[in-house]
Amino acid sequence: MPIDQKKLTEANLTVGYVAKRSGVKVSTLHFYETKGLIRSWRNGGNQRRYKKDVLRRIAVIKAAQAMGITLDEIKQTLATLPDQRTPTQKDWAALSKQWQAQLDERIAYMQRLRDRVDGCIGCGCLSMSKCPIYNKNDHLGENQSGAILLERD
Amino acid sequence: MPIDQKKLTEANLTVGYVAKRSGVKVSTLHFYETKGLIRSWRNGGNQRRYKKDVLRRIAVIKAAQAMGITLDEIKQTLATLPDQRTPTQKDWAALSKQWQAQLDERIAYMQRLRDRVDGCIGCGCLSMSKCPIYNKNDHLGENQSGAILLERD
DNA sequence: TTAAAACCTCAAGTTATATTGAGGTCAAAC
DNA sequence: GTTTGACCTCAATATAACTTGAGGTTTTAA
Repeated sequence: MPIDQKKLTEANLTVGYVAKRSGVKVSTLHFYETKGLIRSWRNGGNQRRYKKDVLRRIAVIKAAQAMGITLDEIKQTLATLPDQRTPTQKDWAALSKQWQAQLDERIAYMQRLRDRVDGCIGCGCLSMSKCPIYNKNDHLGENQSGAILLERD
Repeated sequence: MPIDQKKLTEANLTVGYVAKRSGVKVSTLHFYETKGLIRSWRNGGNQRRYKKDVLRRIAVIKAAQAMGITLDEIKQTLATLPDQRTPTQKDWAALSKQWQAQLDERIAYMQRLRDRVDGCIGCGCLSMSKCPIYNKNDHLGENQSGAILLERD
């Protein structure tokens, strides 16, 4: 089998190429690999080679990060992709569905935050009973402090 | 002047009290002070004392953080509060107005993200031309990588 | 008055998400 | 064949936002 043929069928992408195409640095690809977010194999000279679908994985990682999802969570969700075969469009759609709900929740949270922010910060009382910021049943994880009660000052 | 009187008029809050009332740790109050987010004075024994409005400052800091605003940005906005007098309700309302716009922007961004996430991740092309995630004129600062173009895989 | 609780400072540690650099190897172009 | 750019590993550094701990002082309450 000629070399060209081999290249065509296996799509060995170098780390530099993947970096350029995906817009992340080579060091980030190394980092993602140590974190188990992407995979590569090595050529004869110990250099990384990637399948084309790594580009979509990276796109998905970046999209999920923009949604506020941590790399650990992203890793867990990516783990639901098929291990043996290249993911299909359906596989990716299933992923996006998982995140859609989180995104909806986050948007709803931000909207509650917006609707109340004047009432909470701008008003004279700062009573937190109705406020999404300080209601411990209504936060998004960043704020574990629970309810905070403030009196007039 | 009796001591009680002094306490009543000056509202010397101890760091422990402020911590308990605001729901943050004493170490966090120290930290915020080194960062210039809150202020205190010292009593005879070098212990911190606070005015009551520190409680609102902390509430505001926490609210802003929940909106995704960094401490540096919060510091800048808090710096627009009056320096000499205790901030009034109007002062606080002006603050919240500054953040309202940022919050609106962030919500709009998340909504665009949601509206496109299926199209971007779930679809077969991953062409990024219409996608808010990869459009460098439409991000929120976390993602400096600029436009990323991906082809079919 | 004395013991416990609260406070002080300053340095180091923590987590997440990477980036940078040193020292060395591999591959591609001339 | 040699030079140059791409790649390798591993350790250190960076940033944000805190937390922890050691060693010592002050306040409070019995």
